[in-house]
Amino acid sequence: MTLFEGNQFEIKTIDKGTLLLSKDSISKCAYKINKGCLKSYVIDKSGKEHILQFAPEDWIITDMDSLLNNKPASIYIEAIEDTEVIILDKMFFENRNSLEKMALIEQNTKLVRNLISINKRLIALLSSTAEERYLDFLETYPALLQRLPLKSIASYIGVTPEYLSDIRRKIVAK
Amino acid sequence: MTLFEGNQFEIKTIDKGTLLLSKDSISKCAYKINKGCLKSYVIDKSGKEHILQFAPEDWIITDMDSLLNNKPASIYIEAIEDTEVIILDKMFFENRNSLEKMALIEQNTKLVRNLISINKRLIALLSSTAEERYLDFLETYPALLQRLPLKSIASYIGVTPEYLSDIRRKIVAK
DNA sequence: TAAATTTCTTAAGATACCTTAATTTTTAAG
DNA sequence: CTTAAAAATTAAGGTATCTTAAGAAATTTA
Repeated sequence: MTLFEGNQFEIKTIDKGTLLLSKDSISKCAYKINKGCLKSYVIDKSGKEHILQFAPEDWIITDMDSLLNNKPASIYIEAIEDTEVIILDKMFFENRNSLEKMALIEQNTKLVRNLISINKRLIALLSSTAEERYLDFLETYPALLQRLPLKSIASYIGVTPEYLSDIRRKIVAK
Repeated sequence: MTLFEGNQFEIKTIDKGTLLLSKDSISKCAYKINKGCLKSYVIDKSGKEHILQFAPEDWIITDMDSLLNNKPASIYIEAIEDTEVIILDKMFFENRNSLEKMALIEQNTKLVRNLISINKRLIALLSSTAEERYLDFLETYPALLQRLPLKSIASYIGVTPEYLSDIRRKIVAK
């Protein structure tokens, strides 16, 4: 248990590889990362994995639509490192009336940050080539290159691992 | 002037085609749509336009990063119909301490809705074909098909108008 | 250290989607 | 109503990215 934004919440340690949320199950909480890294992803018809978000230290990750509206989740959430998280239960988001103003503002700030970040990705996906998105990823998350397998980066920028390999070779050739 | 979430805000009517925010300028406000429709978009290196968001009645649209952090905007915002908006100035988002709890919760809700919506688009862009995205668009925004030129829909789902034409022809042929 | 598993690379052929350009249809302007 | 402008379609050829498959490198497990 720990103090977070004026309330008490459970801390949990998660082994690398553990699945925290499965598609079609109902999300019961959000995770705030203390240490380590989670990822969220979808699996398309052909079985291919597409990463939506990496959540390293201090990020919050969940399926909001599932958590708030009791819908079956559309994503998976999984630990890609041994990870320590704070569990934010549904009430944290739902009973906002009972939250203090400070906590609401904090929540607001995190939502805005999330929105800005996802918006940048959307712009990149619509208007940049795969090579540009890869170079962009390196600039934005230089630390993650060391922590992640390359195929995760490929999945995140929206290409196959094979094609990312090609891209890297062409970059080196320059 | 009108009452909105307990505060007074300016109402404005905007002619179709008016540019409300330009890339590289600093955003001074957000727009809540009363009637009509705005769009936000980027223009890539080759001059092509990519639509990020349609904002019909009751949506809020702005460049959050520019508004909150005084950065040059990365997007354009433009009226695609004659539109009536409520102007939400920077203080509305910035001085959240002075906002009532109800207003904060309202803001939170809109942010979450926005986040859920943009997340769905991201998933679709990463894991669906252009045809699937088009059919999805028709399901999600049946009313917009009548209100928008087809090339705007093409831009939104991330293909050229010519290719969207092909897609439609193939769908009819089935 | 060796074996097994996973990750990364390479290459060839396939496909989704783009570019250009010309034509038709629809909408807006005089 | 006529003309001009914009939107939508069609087609041919091109490019980015994918698929499959195989081998090399790195990491994990025994």
